Amino acid sequence: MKSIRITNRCPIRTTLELVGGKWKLLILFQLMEKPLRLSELKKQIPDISEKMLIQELKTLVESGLAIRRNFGEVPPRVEYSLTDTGRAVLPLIEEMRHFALFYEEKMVKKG
Amino acid sequence: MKSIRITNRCPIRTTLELVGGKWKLLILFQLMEKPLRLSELKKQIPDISEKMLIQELKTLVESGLAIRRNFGEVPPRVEYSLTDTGRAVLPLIEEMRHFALFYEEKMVKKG
DNA sequence: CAGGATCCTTTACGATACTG
DNA sequence: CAGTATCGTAAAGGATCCTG
Repeated sequence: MKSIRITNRCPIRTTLELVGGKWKLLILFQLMEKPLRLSELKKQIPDISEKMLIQELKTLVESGLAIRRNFGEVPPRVEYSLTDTGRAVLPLIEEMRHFALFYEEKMVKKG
Repeated sequence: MKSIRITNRCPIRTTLELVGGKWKLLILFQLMEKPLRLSELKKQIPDISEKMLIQELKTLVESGLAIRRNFGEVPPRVEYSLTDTGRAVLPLIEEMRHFALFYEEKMVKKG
């Protein structure tokens, strides 16, 4: 545990850069089950703006967490899926859920 | 797993609100080992501004993750420690480290 | 349908000076 | 030493219009 040092490039910061922010984890989670088109993602995450969705998808692709597949059809059809590395964030998401539940239970008890 | 729905208050969002951002996880991690004074925290996280450190500590206290203890001495002595709930983020941090290492290994192989 | 371009607001973050 | 107050910048996020 003490092997984490807070330097310019520590594991916490690396992960924050990859999946930090308001949307990336939500997007990755949606793609866990199966590949989705842009319009499908929009429905699953209703309150994201189109701009942010496209922008975040682009960075996820660039950092190697997601894959963009263009079917080259008309009308356009594009599908987003996860790489192995993208799938590797699932345990992190599960841990976040676990923490959230723990937190809420604690806080309900204490008021 | 599919019990996570992307609504206004899903576990991912709850956790992001509690420990999201650039600094909170780094601060919490520093406090895992033992309570620290403000000046000690500043040394451990050299590139955080004083303003952010105090501000983030305040929100961590308000959300029940950290505790502020004022010794009432002169010169001032204040110590920050973790609540049980604050300690509960350790698995999350460990998972982040695990992911970062996995990511870096993958990316080194692929170039 | 997917997404580029533009403009705008809001929030996060930071530097510095000051106080008991 | 532990903060507060103020000011400024940078980044994140969002609304809208436009295009192949």
